[in-house]
Amino acid sequence: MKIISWNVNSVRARIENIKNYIKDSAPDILMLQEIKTQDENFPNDEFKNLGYISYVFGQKSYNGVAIISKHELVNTNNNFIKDDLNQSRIITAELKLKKKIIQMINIYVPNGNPVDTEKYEYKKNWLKKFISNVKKKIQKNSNILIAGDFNIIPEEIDVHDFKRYENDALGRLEIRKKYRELINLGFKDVYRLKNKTKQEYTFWDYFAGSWQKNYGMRIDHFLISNSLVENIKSININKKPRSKEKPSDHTPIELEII
DNA sequence: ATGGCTGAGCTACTCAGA
Repeated sequence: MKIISWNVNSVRARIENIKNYIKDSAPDILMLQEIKTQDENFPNDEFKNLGYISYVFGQKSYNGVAIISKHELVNTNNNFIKDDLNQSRIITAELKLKKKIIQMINIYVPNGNPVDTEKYEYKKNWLKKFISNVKKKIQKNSNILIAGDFNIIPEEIDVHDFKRYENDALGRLEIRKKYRELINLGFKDVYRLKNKTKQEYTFWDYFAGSWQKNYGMRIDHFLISNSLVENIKSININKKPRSKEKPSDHTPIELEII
């Protein structure tokens, strides 16, 4: 079972890239972020033609998340947290894997810059509520998979130049502590679990040849509850889509579970 | 290098991203 997470930076601007990616990689489930469109303009038919069902929580212009699946998912929901600004940032669904029911949570965490503004407060409050609700959820179902664009650089190794980000909303200790707090509820950062010292990124700025110079950061993550660690087969950051024409600034992260 | 691209909405320019 191949599950991928990808911030596509507009599903409509990126539809050809996404279709090519699906044909190459044949995922079972895609968790998309920043689809930047409302539900009625989501390209359902494009995915349907490739054999996928779309579950969408859209928003005009900004944000928006979706889960695209080869197989029908149950209990899809857009209300995992109450968002202070009513932004579309979480979609959840349940997945059956053998005898386990896995709660899948697809998130697009607020960016939070600039710091010392209401945007940063929004990110902090958002994360606080998210952690609180995950804590409640894990008591009911211990099998949880959280994927998405966390907008958090977990450790110094996860960015090309940490100095530039240590007071940024993505790299601040206060925010990285929230990530640890979440993990301490009983999760593993799957990429870091399988790659103890490897330095790879999931995002590269569009500016000034960041991609060519590999000035990137690892901010897209798969967290898996400890009860599911035995089901991990592989984790991979697929850099190919970032090298294509008209790319998203993020590249997909791919998890295989058995 | 705190914005030098990119996308949406709209149709000139702002807002947002990280």
